[in-house]
Amino acid sequence: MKDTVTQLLESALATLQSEGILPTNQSFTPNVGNTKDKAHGDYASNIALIAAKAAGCAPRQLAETLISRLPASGAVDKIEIAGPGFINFFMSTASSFEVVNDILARAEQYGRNNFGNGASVQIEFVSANPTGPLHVGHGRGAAIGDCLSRLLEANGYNVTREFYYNDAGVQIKNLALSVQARAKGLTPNDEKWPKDGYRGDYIDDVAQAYLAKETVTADDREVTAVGDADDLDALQAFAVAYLRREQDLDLKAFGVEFDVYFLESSLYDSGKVEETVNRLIANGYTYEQDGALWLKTTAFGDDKDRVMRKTDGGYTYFLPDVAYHQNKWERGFNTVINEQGADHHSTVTRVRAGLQALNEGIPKGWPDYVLHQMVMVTRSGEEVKLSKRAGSYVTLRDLIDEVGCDATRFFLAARRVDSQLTFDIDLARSQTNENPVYYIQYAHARICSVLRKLSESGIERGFQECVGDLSLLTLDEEKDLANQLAQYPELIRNAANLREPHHLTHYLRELAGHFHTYYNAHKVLIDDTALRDARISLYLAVRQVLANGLDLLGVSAPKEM
RNA sequence: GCGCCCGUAGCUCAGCUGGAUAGAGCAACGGCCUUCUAAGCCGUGGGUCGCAGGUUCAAGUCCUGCCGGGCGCACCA
Repeated sequence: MKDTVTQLLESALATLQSEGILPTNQSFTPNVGNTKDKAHGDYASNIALIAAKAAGCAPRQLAETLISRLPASGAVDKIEIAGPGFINFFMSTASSFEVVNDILARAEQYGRNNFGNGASVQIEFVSANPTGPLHVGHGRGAAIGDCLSRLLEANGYNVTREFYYNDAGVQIKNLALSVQARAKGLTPNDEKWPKDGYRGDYIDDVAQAYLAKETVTADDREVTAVGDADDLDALQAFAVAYLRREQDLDLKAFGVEFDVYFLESSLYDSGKVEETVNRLIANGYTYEQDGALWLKTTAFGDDKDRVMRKTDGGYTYFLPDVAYHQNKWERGFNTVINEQGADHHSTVTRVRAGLQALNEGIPKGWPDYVLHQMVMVTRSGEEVKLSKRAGSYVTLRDLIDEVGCDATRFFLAARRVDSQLTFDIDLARSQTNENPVYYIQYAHARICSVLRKLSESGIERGFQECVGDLSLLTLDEEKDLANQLAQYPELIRNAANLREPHHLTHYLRELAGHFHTYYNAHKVLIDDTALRDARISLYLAVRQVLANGLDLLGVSAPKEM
């Protein structure tokens, strides 16, 4: 519909150029927007204001000339010039409802496109180290990363979901020492408890499972415990597997699956880290100082140089990060998105700088980052900081257990990534219209309920069956709904291109709102069967779009509530 | 001190690439269930878009400075 208007304007602009009214040495692209106010029609363009200078006349005058050159179209009812020179398009009622047929014909495909043309995109998200249960922040990353993945898939991209984690390093040592301490009967308050040890109750679970010689199977590994509390290597291997499995269970409960688990240790095993260092040295971007090896990241916009190899000979996390991203590049991903907490923001410049120093033709701004801000959890207006199991933070599992997967996903994806998020447990649990998840799901369930009612009277209607004469739909509420349904495909494009999944939640809230208004104002199961069928067709279209949108969020669309 | 993010109604937040009188929900107040799920709907009130400049025909949106909050500034990830 909007495309139609754009095409009409493009045609008129071309005519004006050929007539010499507009210069041919610059191009004019009509910007067609949705109107906020119905008095401004269905669509509006500001092209006359933009092009007025080039045309050398007043915007309103240009608008008038432009309109006179517009090709005739049955879809447009009326065109007006308003304000400083906006061109407002009023679409015909009949054309507004074409979208209903379109939706029912395309069903779950409605809103999807092939914009990406099968191009590969890799999204790395969550990437929690196996040192404890996932926390709320990981949950936000999981909700955003997975929704973004689904959005990109809906736009025709081939998405690889990847989870990167460190299974060696200092923190894993701390983990092993903590489990060992528990296995030897120590508790976090004992004097001999390891410094920087992990204090959560779950450490004791790991220790007990280790002593019981359990076997754990995670998505990417299986380990049987040795049971010897003095064997630190065995303790470490078991602890990593145990906590990996735990995270897998959390993710499964959250409805998130990964295609690839990538281990930091594999970069060492394969010699990739060594190779990367050598490359950086050979390119002349390194120097020795204070017994450490530094990379001149300041040559690429960092505010200070960074240590790559520590005085003890070990590497900092930064180097494997560079090696890892080099590996991503070598795997052929032109588009890579890293979804991370904003507390890791400082790695962005460093990783990009390291990749530039490799001199491999990797683009400057590669890879992309989506950084989400912190999450605060509240209950009864008070901040919740602790969970018994993890000790110092609220776990994702706590939320899923308490408010359910649907509400957790929705709430964690519902805010712009760069604003801090307050997760209100009471709100997420509430079953009233103040809870957007239930509000949207209820709209879907209501439509299903009406259809059940209809079938009780002997009339079965398939999910995609449009038997109604749409020209019978004349109400404002009906046109509002149709217009909003028509905006869905554009929303899917924008949300993916901007990497802003929260738009989807707002759209669905609004669509559900329009539906509830309509539902309450006008009965659908009425004696006038022709009008009834037309309305049922619109209902079916609304249900389809609600279902499609919820699916992209990973939230269920219940048939009854 | 330096870097990044945020600052919109009492509260929680939208506002897409600058566009026409700034929008929702909640909370407050007043209505609607012999009628398809009231987990719903309708109505009313509520705003110097943190402050000050600048760019523009047009600024919540872009630029600069300041104020306030968060995060980061480790040879931790």
